[in-house]
Amino acid sequence: MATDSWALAVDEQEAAAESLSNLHLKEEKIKPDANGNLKTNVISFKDRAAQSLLNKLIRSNLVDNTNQVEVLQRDPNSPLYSVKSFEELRLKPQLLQGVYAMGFNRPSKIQENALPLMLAEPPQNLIAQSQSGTGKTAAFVLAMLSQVEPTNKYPQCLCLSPTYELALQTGKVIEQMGKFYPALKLAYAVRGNKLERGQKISEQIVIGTPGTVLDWCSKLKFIDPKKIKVFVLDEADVMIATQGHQDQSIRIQRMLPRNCQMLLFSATFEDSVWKFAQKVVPDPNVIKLKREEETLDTIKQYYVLCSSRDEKFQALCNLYGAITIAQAMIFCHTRKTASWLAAELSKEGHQVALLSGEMMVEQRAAVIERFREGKEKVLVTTNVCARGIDVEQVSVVINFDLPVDKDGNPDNETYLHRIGRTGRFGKRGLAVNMVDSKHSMNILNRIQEHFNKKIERLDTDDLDEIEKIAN
DNA sequence: AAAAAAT
Repeated sequence: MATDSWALAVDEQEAAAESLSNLHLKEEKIKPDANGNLKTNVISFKDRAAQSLLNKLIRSNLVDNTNQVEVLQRDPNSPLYSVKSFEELRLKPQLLQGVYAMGFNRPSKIQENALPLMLAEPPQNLIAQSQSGTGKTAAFVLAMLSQVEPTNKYPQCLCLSPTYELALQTGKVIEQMGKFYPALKLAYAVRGNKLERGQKISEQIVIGTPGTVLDWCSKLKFIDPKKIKVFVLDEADVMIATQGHQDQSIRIQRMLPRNCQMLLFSATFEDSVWKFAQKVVPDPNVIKLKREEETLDTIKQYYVLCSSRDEKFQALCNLYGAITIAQAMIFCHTRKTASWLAAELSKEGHQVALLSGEMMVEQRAAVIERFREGKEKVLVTTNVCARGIDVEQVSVVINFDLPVDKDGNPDNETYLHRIGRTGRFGKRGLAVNMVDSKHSMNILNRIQEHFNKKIERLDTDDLDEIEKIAN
């Protein structure tokens, strides 16, 4: 019996290897490795049939899909190529120096494939999807820095972020990587950064949030959008989702010249957003890095069953000791709940920090800085911090309220983004969901079904169990 | 509901 199925598998493998190598655009053929697995890093598909064949093979475990990168090229006839080192990219020396100064030795999986496309002549448009912590930011920062001409004193690269905190974080990467360009300057187009009227800005790179950038480009004319060469949308799915910053992002995009390079990056793309992205970006190249399952594998997910908000609060207090071993983020649905929770926790003598959009930007910058430095162990926040915020010591994410969209349906994307704040760089992480009603239990079940990953019950009165999860 | 915003 066992022999039979093995024989069948070999048969299938041979057939699969043959069909795949026929469809493969690269010269190198896919061959089974010593264990008989078909391994491949880069695959371009001629058509749908090829893609569905590969998906079938992955499902039947005939192809190893760890770190698999899928690339759909705008011009399928041009050779598809990836780089294994930064030297191969022929970057300007100052830029290469910046890359190494940041401690990057070799390109990450997404960078191997995205960089050659982004740096090609003429510039190529790109829609890229890859998990957080895989080097997206560095990838598009590199693309911007390699196109910028520091001697020209006007904005040439424009990057949009969905939140103030993320703009600051990405700005830091730009500053670090570009520090060997003596004349290079970066401007932050964010709320509260007020400039004199009639002024034109001389910074070559602008990073900002949609509203302010739009004002700077249109009404206030601080930026001449016609001179932008590279346009980056970070967390692109929020930026172009109807419920997100779609209006402003699209209005900005329309002001850019036709030959402006467009780069869209996100960890998740819901179907409708994905379709929209391909409509908005002319002739896009598409890169997807499939690692969703791997991320969820390194994060243990639990839920705590309560019957009211106060019970959730009590359960949280029981957990407090365990979560402060490293750093933790606690997510609430509204700003009001967040500030209430932060105040209640303080009353109980637990030190926590609060961050939400209703606070002043200066205060927000100070809080995120303290959290980054580890001076604050626990951050109570809203969806403002659900995406992209990168603090390595975060090992616990608590959903005090489960993520739901405006219709009250489970928001799977946000769930994945939130718990993705932990378990970064392959580290282990812990996610605890607070359930306080039949309704929220139903939402949790639907999230569980969506990701097909068991979320286990946790009893916060059982100290042994808390001890267990904390270690 | 949150975020963005020189409204």
